[in-house]
Amino acid sequence: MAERPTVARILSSAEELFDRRGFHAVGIDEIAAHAEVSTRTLYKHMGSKDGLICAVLDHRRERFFASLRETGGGLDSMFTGLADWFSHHGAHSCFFLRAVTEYDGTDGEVVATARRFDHQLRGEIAHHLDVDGCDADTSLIDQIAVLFDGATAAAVRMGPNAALVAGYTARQIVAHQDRDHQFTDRPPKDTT
Amino acid sequence: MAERPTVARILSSAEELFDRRGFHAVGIDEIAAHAEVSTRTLYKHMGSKDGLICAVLDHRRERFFASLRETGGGLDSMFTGLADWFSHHGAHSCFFLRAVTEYDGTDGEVVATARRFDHQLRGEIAHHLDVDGCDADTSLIDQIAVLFDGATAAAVRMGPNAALVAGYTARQIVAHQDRDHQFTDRPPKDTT
DNA sequence: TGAAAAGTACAACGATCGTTGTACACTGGG
DNA sequence: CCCAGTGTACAACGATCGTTGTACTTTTCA
Repeated sequence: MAERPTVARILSSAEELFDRRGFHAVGIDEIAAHAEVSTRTLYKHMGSKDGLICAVLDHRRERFFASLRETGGGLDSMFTGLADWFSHHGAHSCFFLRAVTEYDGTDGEVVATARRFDHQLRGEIAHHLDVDGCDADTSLIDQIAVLFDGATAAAVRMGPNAALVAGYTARQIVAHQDRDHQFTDRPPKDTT
Repeated sequence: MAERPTVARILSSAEELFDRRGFHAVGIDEIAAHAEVSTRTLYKHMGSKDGLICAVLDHRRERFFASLRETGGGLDSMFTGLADWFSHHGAHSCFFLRAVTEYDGTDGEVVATARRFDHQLRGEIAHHLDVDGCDADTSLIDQIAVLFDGATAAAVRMGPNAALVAGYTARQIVAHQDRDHQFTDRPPKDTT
């Protein structure tokens, strides 16, 4: 583990500490010590703390979505993959949502980098719905997105099982979606 | 507004700033300035930053659940009440979840105070289900809790409408819960 | 072999953090 | 009137923050 490339060690150390305790609560010195790297080396690679955070965000985003895909595709595998992710990495609520809220109102690039996750998530949900043969209209994607975020947040309170609960609920929604015309009200449209 | 009691001004100012940018990102001086109070006065009332945070957590928790109840009770009013809350206070992901993650691993009282929200939330969901005449078994509460957390998190990405999407989904779940015996798998049990 | 690249040790910068001491001004009720 | 309570102004404490300069050692590879 000690002979892993320097940048990889910095990124994974920073990701772990940021994920566990938050971006403002973790200092550069602690990250460097955890990565067994001098502060000077860290700055030569990352430029600044904001640069480090952006690099960590990009790195995690790619790893995360790749991890969700490698189980085969489809809603079921997406939510079981999410449960697996929580089992291996712990559940500390959405990494990207926390970056957005911690840096909300600032003019740096952190918020913009974190927001890229949002758009990609909806695309990923559409992909998994497509694998299942469902037509992914906006309302259904909204519902699955709420369940996805719900799993991520609720896992902090009830563990990885939250993802399985969300997956089960998603299955119910999809199975009943065509006979729900008995509902007088339609799913709320996202107007934002 | 300037003649409101000192403690009330401190609490609401701290809550607003903490909610918008996070606990570690906001300093005592900024809170005191926003509340138009000297730092010394703030410390006389709150003792420490941790004390202030705990007071804010308790204050918000009571206000939040009271706000969800005053619309009448039942699942529908709970989720529309949540949407109203987001419209008035903004959506920055769950205040209490963020307190837990930002202070995870520390030995202070912040985490314990924030965790009180979790238990109360499940009780509140059970209450609202009861008003609707549903028997609130653990699995159903799990599902509603995931939808509730999902609304809170997704509202950061898609606005207050996330709560209405979650409410609509909850209605579907409840409406179909008795004819879902066709499902070979049962809702996952929360074993944590 | 030798030069460039990569990493380290260490001290220090100004800024800000949470927190406290001290001395003083205002307010109400006995 | 005077006391007790409440709040203020202001300076300062040590600690930590993000960041950088300098000088040195190690690794890489042509």
